Amino acid sequence: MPQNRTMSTSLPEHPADRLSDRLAGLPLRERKKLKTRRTIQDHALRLFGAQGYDATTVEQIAEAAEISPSTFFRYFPTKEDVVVTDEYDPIMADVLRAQPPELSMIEALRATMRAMLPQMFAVDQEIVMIRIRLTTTVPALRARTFESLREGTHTVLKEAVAERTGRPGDDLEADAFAWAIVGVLMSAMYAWMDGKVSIEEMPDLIDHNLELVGAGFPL
Amino acid sequence: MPQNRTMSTSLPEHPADRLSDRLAGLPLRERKKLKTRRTIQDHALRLFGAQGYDATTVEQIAEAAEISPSTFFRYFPTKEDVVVTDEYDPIMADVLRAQPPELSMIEALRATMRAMLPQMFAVDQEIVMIRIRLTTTVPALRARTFESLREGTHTVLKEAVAERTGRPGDDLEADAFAWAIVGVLMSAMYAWMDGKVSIEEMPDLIDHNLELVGAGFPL
DNA sequence: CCTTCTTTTGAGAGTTACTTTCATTTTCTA
DNA sequence: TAGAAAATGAAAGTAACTCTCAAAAGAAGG
Repeated sequence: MPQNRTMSTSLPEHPADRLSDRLAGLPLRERKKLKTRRTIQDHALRLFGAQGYDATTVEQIAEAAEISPSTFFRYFPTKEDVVVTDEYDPIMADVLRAQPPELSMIEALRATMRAMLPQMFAVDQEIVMIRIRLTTTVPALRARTFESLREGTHTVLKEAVAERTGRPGDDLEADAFAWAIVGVLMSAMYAWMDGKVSIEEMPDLIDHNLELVGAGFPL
Repeated sequence: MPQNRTMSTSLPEHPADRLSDRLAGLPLRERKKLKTRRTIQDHALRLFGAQGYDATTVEQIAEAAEISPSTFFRYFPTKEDVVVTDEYDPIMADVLRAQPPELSMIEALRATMRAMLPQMFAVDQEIVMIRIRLTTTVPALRARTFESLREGTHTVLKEAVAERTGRPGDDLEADAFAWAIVGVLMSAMYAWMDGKVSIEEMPDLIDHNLELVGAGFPL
């Protein structure tokens, strides 16, 4: 049962601040909610990493985070959401939009990825790695990840692409293109999971495959 | 709740023969098992179509198919599998391998799709349409569909592509390419679900997008 | 036809992810 | 500091699975 494989980790017992932290200046209530959310997520990922996903019950997570199971489901509609929810899509959109307009679509995307990925892997490394491992390993999460790529990454990409190429937001070609990009990302994630590349090589692999897309896959 | 939207249908109460039927010459026991499997699937899809996916319980399906719930789970590991399981991937692989070797990869794929899709929509039409509607509409099934595309379509495509281009089975470029193709299929399915194309236009849309892939997405 | 072995099935009990409802506590506002 | 609004917890309920074991049905041999 690969989904219960135990993973060595050293997540802090208490939640540290994360990359895209914007706690400043929020109403107290909101700040507290964000904190609770983080606490739940951190404890959950730690437990998943230590005991496996299936072997960890929501009750255990709730206990560790010192909340009730009811509250857990108020913050995360499903157990899966704790793993697949991240905050990177809007950042990617921003970075993509900030690329100089003279770049071709593919070039802009390559520049975006080159700017983001090393950052990502550096800052929240522990969490990112647990997440990738879980989402490529546990069947339920694999499925769920796709759906989150569709709702998040694909949607955001499609919009940015349409915008940049002066097309309507529901343009079918932009849509297909965005899917191809998502495909490249998937391919890289699974290449890593299958041990074909190391984490450090992932940005290069992604860059290479984006180039391939732009070249029409001359196989 | 879109997942519970009722759909008009006229599936026969009792299972008819399907496209890829290979019941002939099998041991009696095997034949009976296949029949039971079909019966379950047909009753399930009919009920899903009539009452909605979430509103239909496994117990109801079991009752309609005149088996016990235990038996249901023996044939389909999850309720989702009843919907996402199909037999088209190996057929696609065969058709693709049968394409003349002088065609480029993309051309071979386009020819394959042009040969298969109209067939598919014609023969099992009712079932195919219920299936597409469910898999693009019900969140749980959306996620599950991706996973089945990964296990099935993507894997089969990747192998056929590697084979045709004389690469190893685990070639990373073939892998990325196969993902791009899957992306095109996804794009078409959702375009239909969003009402942007009719069922009849889908083959053309897919063909067009495959052409785009081959051209490197000149957006 | 009867016996024996194997496979398939059903019944029942148990786990867990989620849902819903309602009373209680906590935070915000006046 | 009182009262409104929002967040929480407790508890009961549903349904998708899992496991175990005994009964029934098909296969094979005499």
